[in-house]
Amino acid sequence: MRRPTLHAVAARAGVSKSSVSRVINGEPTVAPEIRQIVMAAVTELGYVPNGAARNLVTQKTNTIAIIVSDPPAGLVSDDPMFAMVVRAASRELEAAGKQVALVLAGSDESRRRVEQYLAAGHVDGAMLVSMDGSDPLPAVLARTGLPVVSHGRLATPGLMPYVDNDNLGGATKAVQHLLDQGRQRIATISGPLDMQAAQERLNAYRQALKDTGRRSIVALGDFTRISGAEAMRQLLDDDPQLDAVFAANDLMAIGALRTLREAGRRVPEDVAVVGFDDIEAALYTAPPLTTVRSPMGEQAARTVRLLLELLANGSADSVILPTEIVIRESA
Amino acid sequence: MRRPTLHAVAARAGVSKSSVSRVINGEPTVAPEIRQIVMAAVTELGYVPNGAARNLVTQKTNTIAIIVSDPPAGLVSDDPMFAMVVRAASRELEAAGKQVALVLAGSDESRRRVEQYLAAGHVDGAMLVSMDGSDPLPAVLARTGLPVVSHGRLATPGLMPYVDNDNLGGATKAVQHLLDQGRQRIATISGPLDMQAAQERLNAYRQALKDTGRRSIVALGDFTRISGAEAMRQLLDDDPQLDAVFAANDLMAIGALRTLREAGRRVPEDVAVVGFDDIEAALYTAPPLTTVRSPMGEQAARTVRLLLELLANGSADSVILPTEIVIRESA
DNA sequence: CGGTGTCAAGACTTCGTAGTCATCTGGTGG
DNA sequence: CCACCAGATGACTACGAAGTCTTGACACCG
Repeated sequence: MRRPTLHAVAARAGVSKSSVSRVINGEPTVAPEIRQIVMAAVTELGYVPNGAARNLVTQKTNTIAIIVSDPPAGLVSDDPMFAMVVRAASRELEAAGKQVALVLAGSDESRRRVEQYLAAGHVDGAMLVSMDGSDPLPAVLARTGLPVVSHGRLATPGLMPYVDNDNLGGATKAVQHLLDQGRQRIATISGPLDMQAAQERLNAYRQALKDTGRRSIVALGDFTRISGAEAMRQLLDDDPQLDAVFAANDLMAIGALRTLREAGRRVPEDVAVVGFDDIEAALYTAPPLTTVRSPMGEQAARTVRLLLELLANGSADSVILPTEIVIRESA
Repeated sequence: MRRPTLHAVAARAGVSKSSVSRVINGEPTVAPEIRQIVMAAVTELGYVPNGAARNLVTQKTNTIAIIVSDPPAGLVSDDPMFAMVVRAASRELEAAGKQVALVLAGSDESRRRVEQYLAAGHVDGAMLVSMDGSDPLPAVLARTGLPVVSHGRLATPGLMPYVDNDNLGGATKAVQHLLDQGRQRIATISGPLDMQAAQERLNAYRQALKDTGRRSIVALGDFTRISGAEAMRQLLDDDPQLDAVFAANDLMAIGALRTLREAGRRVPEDVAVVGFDDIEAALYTAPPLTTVRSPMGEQAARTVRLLLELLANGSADSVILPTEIVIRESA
């Protein structure tokens, strides 16, 4: 037994399909008693409008794609960023009555599928999350004419509106805090440089050190704990005298803490550590992590609102959210 | 200028719509030269089949819903479980050529929307993630006749196939490990008891202690770090002599470690700690966490495959994945 | 050489809904 | 009392693609 259709409801209620359609869509020009009868038939038959038919005729899907770049190797597997951003964005979308299509953009072949998927009209708009600079997807999507926004600034400017946090300001505050404490040899663990946020945080670090005539000590990570641990090892090799580290995100700071512990360095007495993001785990490290709070959840929600605005108005302005330093015990 | 349709391609190629359709869908009964001409027209016009129209006529959507219960307060915000499960499941679905609809089931009102959404035929099947025992959604969905599977066993048995890990065996191994070390007063921090996994882990703990004539010392958590920290505080109050704790998941173990540190207890010398799940963060605690590995990513992938099997065959058998203890330094 | 079987291509129908347009009803004003 | 109007209802078509059915062409066989 198949699902009832508009037609079945109309037959059951003894009215035309048009009237049923009007009742379903809440149009005011329908007599109360007809509405009554129709509603009765609807509940009786358990009628629910067919989504595909609706999408076809209205040319709308009421669905928004969240497109997350997915590293092939399965890196960053339990990424708190992913959880927070996807969750917050989904909530905001559901609150706006939109459905969510989650799209992982991994291999080249999957990217083609993404493109096809969006071109097929399955969604009304899309939100890009953490695209690296070398990714061609943003440019491709921008060209399709589909409303798209980005969570985080893109390497290529002007393609689409975005919401980002103040990476430059935040990283500057982090390094400044270390300077204020009188730290002399301040190293940094950078994120993957094809990501804009990593670039900006590194630039801020460099600039802040340059302003005080110090030299940069940089190790490269990829925003994972393990990479932070390895980078810290390398930094200790390079400069055993260092007395402070600014990690470009908290996960790498956590990795760095572990390496420091293993190397017998006390934090913060021997080496001060500052992270970035203020994920929940930063409260539970030993010692608790001094870090820069970037409101990831709010950033995601704002990105969604930006997209909704773009959908409604045809245009929307990018937003930069402020960051603040959270001082705990690690620095 | 609108997107081209099948009709437009047919006109451009000088053939009928049927032939274009055949080419698009890769039917073999089409002459090579016609295929050639059609493909040329397709690329020339940039034609992509309209999804809604396709869904309407085929009565398939090629889309699977991942339904995650979303705590109203925004608890478990950076939940590694969410990231791993959603990511792994999405990958597996994309590999199978399915699209992913992410659905957060929060408030009662949103649950009604979920029901409507599924009834509207937007998806071919659904995967439920971490539903608590009191949730009516699984029963509702099972009744709709939509193919549904569960990630994690449900409180009400028989509603749908599921994939779970061996909570009982894992928790037993964890407690046994503590017993083997000669620990005398072994407490536990339980998860929320309306979740099946929490129940099973608690039961295993109780049974294991009972077998050795010890009494249970239980504090209640909700699988978050903060609840683990609070529960640990309570346990220390209740029994300052305790020398071991089994936390029902790693996040709570991390919280417990922090409380123990603040209370001046050494781990593992004074108090041994064992967690559950073996999330990546367990490698980075001080000291590294002894825990029970539950293959969350694989569990998610298997759950997806279970659903695909259900879709294909009309039936599928539940699976229990083995767990193993991972001994590090905390116990 | 006519009939038949085969295979490809085109015409037509279907899916379930929304929107357009025509129709009908009852009421009102001239 | 009639014409007209507003408002509500019903008939009909578009949306875009897939599948069914039919037609047409060709070759092979008797």
